Amino acid sequence: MSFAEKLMNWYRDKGRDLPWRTTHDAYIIWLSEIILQQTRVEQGTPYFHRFVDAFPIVTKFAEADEEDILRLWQGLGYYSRARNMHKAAKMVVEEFQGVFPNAYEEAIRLPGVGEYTAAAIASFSVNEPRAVVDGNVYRVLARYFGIKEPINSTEGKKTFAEVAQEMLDKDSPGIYNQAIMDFGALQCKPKNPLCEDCIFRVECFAFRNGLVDVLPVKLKGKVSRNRYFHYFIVKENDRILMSKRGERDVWTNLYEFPMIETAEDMLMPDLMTYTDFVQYFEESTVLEAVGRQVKHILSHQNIYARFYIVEDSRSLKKKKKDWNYHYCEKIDKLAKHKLIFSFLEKNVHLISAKQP
DNA sequence: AACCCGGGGAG
DNA sequence: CTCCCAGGGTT
Repeated sequence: MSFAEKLMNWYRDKGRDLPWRTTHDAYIIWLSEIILQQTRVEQGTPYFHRFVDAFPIVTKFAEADEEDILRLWQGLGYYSRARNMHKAAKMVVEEFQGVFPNAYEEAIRLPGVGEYTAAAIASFSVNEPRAVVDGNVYRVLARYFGIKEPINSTEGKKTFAEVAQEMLDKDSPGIYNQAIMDFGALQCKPKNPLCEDCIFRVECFAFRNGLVDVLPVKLKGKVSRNRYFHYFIVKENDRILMSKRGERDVWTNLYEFPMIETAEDMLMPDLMTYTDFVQYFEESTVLEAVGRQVKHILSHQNIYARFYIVEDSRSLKKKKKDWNYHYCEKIDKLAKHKLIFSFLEKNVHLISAKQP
């Protein structure tokens, strides 16, 4: 029996029953695939249902306000995915007459759709023979064939793409692609793979040569840097001052409390002498520290945040252009009004406890 | 080719 | 802690 046949037999028996597997609608498949980019199935599934309910067809998605889309996306991370989805939906309306493209070469033109996602859309919707190459596929193929090239090197990516395309079952590319990804997720796991009970025990190179926990090889990335954020909760009656983040940094265009960033950790007596602080607040500004320092870990940076309540908004000397007051009778209201920065969500008690 | 973009969970 | 996740875009 061939690799593909064994894989698909395994899948028929042990594959997952996932909500987006019952459709051949390229739009629904696209929705699920963008959500699942670098995102675990368990984390993405509730978002998938929310988006299908809110935007059952692509024209609804295209008509939506970007802020509504981002609010639905809130908490998922990699927010450019949501922005690109909106652009893509509008492109489908304008350039594809509202019919979501199911061919690889057309789908890949959409922003946010790369090689993986285009292959997924084309194979799942109309069985176009395009192999998907995601983290699961890298792992399964690296172990099965003993490929030692780094999966994140340019050469490695090319090699794996070629091998994946060779192994693809050209008669059932959709099922095969689902099968190899499920196999990677459930059986050939990154840590503690279930080798003792594996259909490829006999032929798997890594298993035969004791390289299961060496493969796949991945080049090390940069060490993450530390950043120190100091947030100011400036209240004026029932309103709270919010600030819009800029481009070229994390959380592009999302909202947060007004903030000062320092290169090193800094406590309040010192922070009051800091140039940025002096620029915006009176010397007499009364500040009440709230909670403890919060550590927020991103894949490439560690953010340490402290929060201060500014009791008297008159102590605000001047505002940056992108600092705006927003009504905040309730947190829900604020969320409805503007996007909420994840810190705010996680520290709702910091504000709601102080609400009038 | 290098860098940037999030949040969550497993071990 | 470290690593990984149904990756993609920009420089």
